[in-house]
Amino acid sequence: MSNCVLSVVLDAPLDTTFDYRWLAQSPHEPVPLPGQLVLVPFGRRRLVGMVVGAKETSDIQPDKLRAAIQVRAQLPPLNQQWLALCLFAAEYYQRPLGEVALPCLPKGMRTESTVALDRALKKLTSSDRNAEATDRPAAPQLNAEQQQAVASIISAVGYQAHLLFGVTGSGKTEVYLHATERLLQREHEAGNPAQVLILVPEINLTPQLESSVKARFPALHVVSLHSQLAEGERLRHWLSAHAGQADIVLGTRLAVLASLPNLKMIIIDEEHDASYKQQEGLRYSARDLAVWRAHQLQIPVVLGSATPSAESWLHGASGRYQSLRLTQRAAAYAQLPSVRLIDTEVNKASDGFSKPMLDALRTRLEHGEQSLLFLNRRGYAPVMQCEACGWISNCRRCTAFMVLHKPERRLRCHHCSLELRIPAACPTCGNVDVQPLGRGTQRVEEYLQQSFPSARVLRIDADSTRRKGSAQAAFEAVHRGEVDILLGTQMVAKGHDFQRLTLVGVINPDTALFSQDYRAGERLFAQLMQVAGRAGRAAQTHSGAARAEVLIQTRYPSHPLYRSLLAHDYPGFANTLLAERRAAHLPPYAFQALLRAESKTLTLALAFLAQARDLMAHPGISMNDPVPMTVTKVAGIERAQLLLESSSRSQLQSFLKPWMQALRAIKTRVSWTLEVDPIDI
DNA sequence: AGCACGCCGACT
DNA sequence: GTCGGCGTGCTC
Repeated sequence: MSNCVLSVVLDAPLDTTFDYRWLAQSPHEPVPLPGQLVLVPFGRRRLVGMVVGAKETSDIQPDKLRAAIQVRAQLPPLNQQWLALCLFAAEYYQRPLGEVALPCLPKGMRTESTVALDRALKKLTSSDRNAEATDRPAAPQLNAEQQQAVASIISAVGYQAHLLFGVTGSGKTEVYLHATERLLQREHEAGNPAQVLILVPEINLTPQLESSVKARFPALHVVSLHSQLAEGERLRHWLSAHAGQADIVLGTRLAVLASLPNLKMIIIDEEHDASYKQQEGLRYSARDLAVWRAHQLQIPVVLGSATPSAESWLHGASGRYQSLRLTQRAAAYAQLPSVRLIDTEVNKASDGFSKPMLDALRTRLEHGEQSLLFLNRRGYAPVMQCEACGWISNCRRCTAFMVLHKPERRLRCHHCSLELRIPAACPTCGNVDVQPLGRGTQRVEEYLQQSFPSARVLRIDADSTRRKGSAQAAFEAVHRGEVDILLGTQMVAKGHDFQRLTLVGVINPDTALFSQDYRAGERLFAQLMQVAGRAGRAAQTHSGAARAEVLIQTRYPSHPLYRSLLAHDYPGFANTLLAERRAAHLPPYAFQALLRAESKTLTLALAFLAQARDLMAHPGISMNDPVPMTVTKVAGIERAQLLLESSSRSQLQSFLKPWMQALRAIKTRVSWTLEVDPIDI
């Protein structure tokens, strides 16, 4: 069969394979295998597709059948397990296989030119793959809990998910590193090639992990995979994983779809983190795919968190995941910070600050200690208002306010990026007294500079760190002690330990308590826990406090979330959360899918969703009414959604497939997408 | 998704 | 008279 027909998948929103004639160049040229890349003509374009099968004849009319141009034989085919992973993701998330399998390959593999690919392959084979084994840092001694966790992970046979629950500073990273070392060593001794995949939420926020992995395994090949790598580097790293050369792959969510032929263990750090959810294109959960992949390969997977997701907590409680706890802070010096609530009903806040908060800041300044203030709202003020006529700064293209950015002297819409100059007078009534309403990080920064003129105040948020590398530089300045008060959005909540930091202040967390989003509480708890963990683990304070202190301003000090936080009682919080979710038939006790529709008019979008709802019988599936999205209009496009729920994942899945087919057949001008397991609704 | 073809408004 | 708006149709 030297001449045959190849079935090829392409990166196009068409749920079919495409057939191409293939003619052997020589009698001995083998037929391309599934998983091989091939350049094919497609309409007027040439695309790189992936072979999924070969057959003798095609059902396509012979005059329509075209010939494949070139098989990328220099690249080893993607293996069966990898294809099966893509196929699972495609089916589960209701997307064509080609739309899953091809976008997760680096760009240089999908271009018509093979220059970048060939160059990367050449570098790969010529590079000295193992560095000289140098002196490794003396790995820290594990405490009993850590040892037990490592032993459990290593001794499991076949597939096992482990939920590693431990507060910041309890030494989860050491457990990851020891488990990795033991596993690689064991496989090496048995003569088996082995790879470990370590997933992290955002690589630039966890630079320590990358350097500590590299430092701990100097003789091994450690590569990173994330979207911010330069293209050539990403290609090389990907190929090194694909070739089995990389022993450890450290990456963000996209790394879960990397080709890892010798994968023997997966670790997911901060498994609750929302950035594991891809929010465009194929909207997958890297955490869920990692667990699936571990099960497919019959290998261990470790999910680590100080505040596990409701899903994982449930699995831990039911025994589906093995529960591993780290209750002690690993280092003797490290104590949990004390958390104190400031009741703003009693201690009224002006300019965002209550007296106890200001006093605490002042004390730290007097003792030369650092403070961190957390406010999850960037800009100067979320909205401007005319007090004379009531005009507010609505975005003309979105159902949202234009946010005041004072340093830039602009009103900016955070949804469509529309920018306007700050109006000198009210656009409706001409009143010159247009006021900022509410408070963002810029306004708090201004206030701090006025109130503490001698203090060095640094703001870190998406606006202050636009330039590449500027976030890194800002954090380094804090570490060097060049900052007295660090102020920021959630950007400051992750990753960094600030040794000289003895105060963490949370300015206004209450909005999340009464959010429409049922996950807001879970996220707030995780966020507060995380930001609290920034406080000096070395914390030799001179400011009178025996240890680092976390102050939270709230009007609802008796709210259960805060009570649990004060007691450092995540289990209590999580168990209450699960009870509420169960009663309300919400995830993880229910499985959801969301159909989103976009159109120039809301009526059209809603009508499409109503049509979709009534398209076919749906036993076991409850369909809500189509509703406009919270932010209904973005950049002039109206958006609505239809939520589907079922108590059975498989029932939902078996409904979605035929439903999607029927939806695709509808001739409509509405553009729509389906999301399985949505996280914000 | 691209990329074409195909019919109606303001301009070098 | 054209350049260009985006509606709709196709891709083995």
